[in-house]
Amino acid sequence: MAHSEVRVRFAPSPTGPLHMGGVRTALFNYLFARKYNGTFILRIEDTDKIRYMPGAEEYIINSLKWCGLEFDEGIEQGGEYGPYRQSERKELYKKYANHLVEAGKAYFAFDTAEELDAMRERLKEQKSDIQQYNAVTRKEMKNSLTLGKEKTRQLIDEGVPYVIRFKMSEEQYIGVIDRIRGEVEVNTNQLDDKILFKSDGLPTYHLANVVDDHEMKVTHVIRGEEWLPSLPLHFMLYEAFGWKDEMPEFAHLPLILKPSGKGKLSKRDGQKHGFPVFPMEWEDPETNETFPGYKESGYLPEAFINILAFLGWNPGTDKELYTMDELIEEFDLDKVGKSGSKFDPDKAKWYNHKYLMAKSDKELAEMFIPLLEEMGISASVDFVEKVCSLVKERINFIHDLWDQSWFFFKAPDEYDQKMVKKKWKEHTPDLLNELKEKLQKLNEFTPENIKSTAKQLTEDKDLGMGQVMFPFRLTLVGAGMGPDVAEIAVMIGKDETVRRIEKAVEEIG
RNA sequence: GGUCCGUUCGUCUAGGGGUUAGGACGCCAGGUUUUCAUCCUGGUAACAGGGGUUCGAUUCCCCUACGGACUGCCA
Repeated sequence: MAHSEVRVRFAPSPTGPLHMGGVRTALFNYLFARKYNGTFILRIEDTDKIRYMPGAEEYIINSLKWCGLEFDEGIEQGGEYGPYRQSERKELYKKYANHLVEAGKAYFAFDTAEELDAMRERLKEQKSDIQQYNAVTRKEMKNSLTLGKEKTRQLIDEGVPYVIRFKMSEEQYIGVIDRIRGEVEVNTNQLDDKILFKSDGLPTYHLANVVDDHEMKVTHVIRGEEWLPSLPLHFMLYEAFGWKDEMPEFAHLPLILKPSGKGKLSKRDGQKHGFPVFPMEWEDPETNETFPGYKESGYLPEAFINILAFLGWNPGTDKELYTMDELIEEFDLDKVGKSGSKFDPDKAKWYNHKYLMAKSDKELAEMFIPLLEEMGISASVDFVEKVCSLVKERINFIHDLWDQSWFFFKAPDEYDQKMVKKKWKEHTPDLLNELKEKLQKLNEFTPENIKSTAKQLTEDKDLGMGQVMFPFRLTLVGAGMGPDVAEIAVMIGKDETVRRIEKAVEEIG
């Protein structure tokens, strides 16, 4: 990059929580910026006053922080090209919009919502393919082109609300380049006279976006595929402003689709398929509805990032586990796929499992202890670490730690009836009592000693190991699950082991 | 409806004019484990359809089908 330093931006709209698709867009921008030693910018596109949601901006920032995506410039870190909130740049857009009007590339329009509806309705009845405000229809509408300069001036002075629309050219074929899809050609007749500047004094996305990307010297626009249809418009805007030569490169990312059925991933798919769609838990301030997040669901941020990275991108190798640094190293816009990908919750689970396995017992314990404390259980760090080492390979999420190890902290309240039926024979109580007595006599309560005790007992009686080990497990765990029984016994201690045998013998009989 | 984008195992995908079309998740089977899980081994399973171009097409082109996005004074 000899002449231009890479500058990319993530530009969310604070109209609600950011979902995983948005996080992925941010991630790809981040990866691209880091890979080329560029600048990663956060710009808040808060030009929609109606849909603005308090708390959304903060949520977006916190979520990205949890993911480890740090910005170089933006509302928090500042920078040379601020302010980074579009609502604070109002005057700039107004200036540029007027500039376009003066140059004859845009015009004022006074049509009301009703008039607009009527026009669309009329076109629909005429079975017109195009039901838009465009080169043809603008001639019949209420705007500065039909009204003339004086009348327009008068209406504006009277305070009649107006918008500024882009004067789209007619019958012009334009080719726009998308880094991922190649060249896309469109005829401008298909395009409409988009509103650039709203009657509330704020710009629409199209204007604000082009102006800011230019002002902020953005070199690459990496955004979701939903923007592809408006790329020609943006292209025309760059041209109208005379910025065509400095126009950024565009890359439109394929969408993330629902796991089943059709359509792109949405807010409620999580509940339906049992996985979060948001990075962090989100409580809707209007409905008080709570949506689960990856963080609270026990996902590790590095796993979440890995999952996201592989949705629509692939390094072309067999390797699937990548750290952030490795992703930065390998990331390439040219390896981003063209088609949308359905999200697979099972694979996400697998990723998290892999990352959990890679954690040390100490790290796992650090995550587990707060959960235990919440339940009012206190245990030494050493003990929890040991527990983690024993059960780690059977967990997919942090909270699975509890499901897989609760019996280290308390005796079972009930016994799995299936297991009882299958393994609890008539002679079992006697056998367990005998085992109990032998265990009590053990000087060193170690797994080896416990095992050899059980072995001896079964050999004496000419029974299989299972005859004593299954019921023994049942007394300690209450079910046919968990790590090595002898290990469990040692962890809970001789006294507790004895107590649990007694309790089970009494309760099962 | 219109415009645009897309289409390789169920899913994420690699590949690419001549391949036994590769990997991963899931699923199934076997092994390890005195249990469950992990783990190991093996298996199942795909180039949407039709036309071209070509000696040869899953790969290139066209059409169709299907899917998606957009079509707002939302972003």
